[in-house]
Amino acid sequence: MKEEFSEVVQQKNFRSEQAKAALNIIFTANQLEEISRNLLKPYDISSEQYNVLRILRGRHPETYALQEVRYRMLNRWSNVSRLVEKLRQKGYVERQPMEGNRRKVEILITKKGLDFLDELEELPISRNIYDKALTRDQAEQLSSLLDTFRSNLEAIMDDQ
Amino acid sequence: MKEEFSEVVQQKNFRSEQAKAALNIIFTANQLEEISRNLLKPYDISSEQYNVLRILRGRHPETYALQEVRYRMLNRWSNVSRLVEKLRQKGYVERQPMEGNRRKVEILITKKGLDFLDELEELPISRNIYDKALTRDQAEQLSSLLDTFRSNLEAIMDDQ
DNA sequence: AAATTTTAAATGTATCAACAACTATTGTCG
DNA sequence: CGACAATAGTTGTTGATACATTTAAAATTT
Repeated sequence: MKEEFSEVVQQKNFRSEQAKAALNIIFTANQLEEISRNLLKPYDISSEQYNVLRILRGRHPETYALQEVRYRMLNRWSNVSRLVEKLRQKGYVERQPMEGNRRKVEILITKKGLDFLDELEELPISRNIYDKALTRDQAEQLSSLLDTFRSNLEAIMDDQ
Repeated sequence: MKEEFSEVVQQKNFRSEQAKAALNIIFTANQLEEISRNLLKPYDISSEQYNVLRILRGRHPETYALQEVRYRMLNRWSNVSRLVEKLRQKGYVERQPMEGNRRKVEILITKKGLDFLDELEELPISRNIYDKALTRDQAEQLSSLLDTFRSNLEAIMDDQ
């Protein structure tokens, strides 16, 4: 059964274009996550784990404290300790107690983790899939609208 | 700790504007879901359950087969049977075997369910929160970009 | 009409998300 | 310094998600 947003929500009579856009964002995000889950499935890694690896690569060869990883995750509620432990078991990251502050733990991506990311990005499908779906201009516009939406929402929530 | 996308992903050096937009969608969707989770928390209902209720209201006073509810849900993998059962236990929906096809089950929102939705929508916060965050034009533009993105992505995935 | 296939829903399960609660360490303030 | 608060991380719990499997009924094929 094909699923298109316009069909899915056709009956809804949205209270406003804004409410419709909000649902559309969630709907689209679900589809994106489904796609990336399917791409990653053969590699035995969840999309959140994949995201954490990319965060750590962004810092390599330096480390992040666990807290800093959490701060950069897409979903700030998922449990960083356990996610990182999964990655450690696979050999993709290392943990080391931080010198000078025994509360903190530093996380570092390993060579194996870096190679793994490279391998994934060599897949032709992951290279082009998004780039063909929007022009560069459209993508910029989209990002900018999302940024506006979030920043205004945040201001509104803070007021309450 | 404040979370802004530009900060969160500053280190990432995206391969393209399109890949960045995709992550931005997921990031924004997570924030939207967090907001609605928080709004709904005092009412002891998850946002997926809330969504299913609104789907059923869109059909009231007619019914949907369970399958049709599933088709309209934002997340097609969540388990409709169990979600609907939760709503039934709260008295918000009724289930009735379908006449003429004993495989199907028809789902109907109750008076209590409708009243509950009304109550939620009376909250000042849920009335305006999205509408103030974007202009109507921006919301339309955003929806249209998301629709384009999804529909192109779908075409690309089908090709593979 | 019997056998087979398809469809609708329910159920089982492993993993993950969304918290709350706890432990251990460090910071701060009288 | 000692008490208390704040911070970093871990652990526990409950419920939801992402499937796979099963059950039952209907549709289709032979």
